[in-house]
Amino acid sequence: MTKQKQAILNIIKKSDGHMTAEEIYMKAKKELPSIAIGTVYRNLGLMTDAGEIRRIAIPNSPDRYDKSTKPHEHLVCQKCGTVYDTFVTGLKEFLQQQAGVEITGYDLNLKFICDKCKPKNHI
Amino acid sequence: MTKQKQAILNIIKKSDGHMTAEEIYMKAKKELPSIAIGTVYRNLGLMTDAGEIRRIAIPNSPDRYDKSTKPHEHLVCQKCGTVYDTFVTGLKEFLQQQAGVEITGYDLNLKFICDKCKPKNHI
DNA sequence: TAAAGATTAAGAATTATTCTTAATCCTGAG
DNA sequence: CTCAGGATTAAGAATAATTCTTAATCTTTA
Repeated sequence: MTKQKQAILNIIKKSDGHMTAEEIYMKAKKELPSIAIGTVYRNLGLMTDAGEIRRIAIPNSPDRYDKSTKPHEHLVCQKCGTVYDTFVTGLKEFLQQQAGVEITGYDLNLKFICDKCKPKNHI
Repeated sequence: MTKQKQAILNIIKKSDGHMTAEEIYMKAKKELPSIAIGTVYRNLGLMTDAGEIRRIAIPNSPDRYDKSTKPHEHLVCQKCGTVYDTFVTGLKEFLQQQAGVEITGYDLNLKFICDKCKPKNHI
């Protein structure tokens, strides 16, 4: 556990949970000005492989890093791109029943429009 | 419909369905040697936005381009990375019931080990 | 039939990620 | 102790993935 890795992990754990590598880098720089973006990517990869954090791939968007590795799903706002957590119970079983092969896991992104982006009714 | 776009679309439609931009570029070059990789990406983006094809994001893997835009799910082999189509019926309804917000769509990647990669029992 | 505007491809530029190498950190023999 | 040898790591270089810019091509219509 180097100070670079510690800083990166702290930033993720204190975050809302779905930062990009670039955002993490910017924050880490305040603490360790000499840290390199490559170090951030390398540690994110290592931590992902080790199961300490989770990587989320979203079309048209850089990968996000999730502070929680508990199984859960994501809501992705189609307007602003913000990622929210959500929990769909019984999904693993539902999917396993229909898949016809043994499922070792899954990634699910639900598309929606978040409240901030929903057009408001002006009186 | 330029000859570049035509070539790209033909390659995708004739493919197994989940090529990377790089793979598409390599094939397109045989037909149009002067085509640029940027042109491939630009047209893939346009076609995706137009709903002619579908973009698939997978962690640790470049985006894939799916020849089918019909709603369906993907099986991703955790060993070789190959992407297969699958159909989970009733999933939209299942998800909508539990999500608590209006779902406009979703991307689901099921993780598994494909037959080619499954360890065989040698006698 | 050719000028004006729209569209597009090529290649340049940028962004995202991985690789290389020199530096740091252990470990244990002397 | 202490320093050589090996393991690990960070920084920065390199590469891969994607987007942007600009000059060229295509349309339209006057």
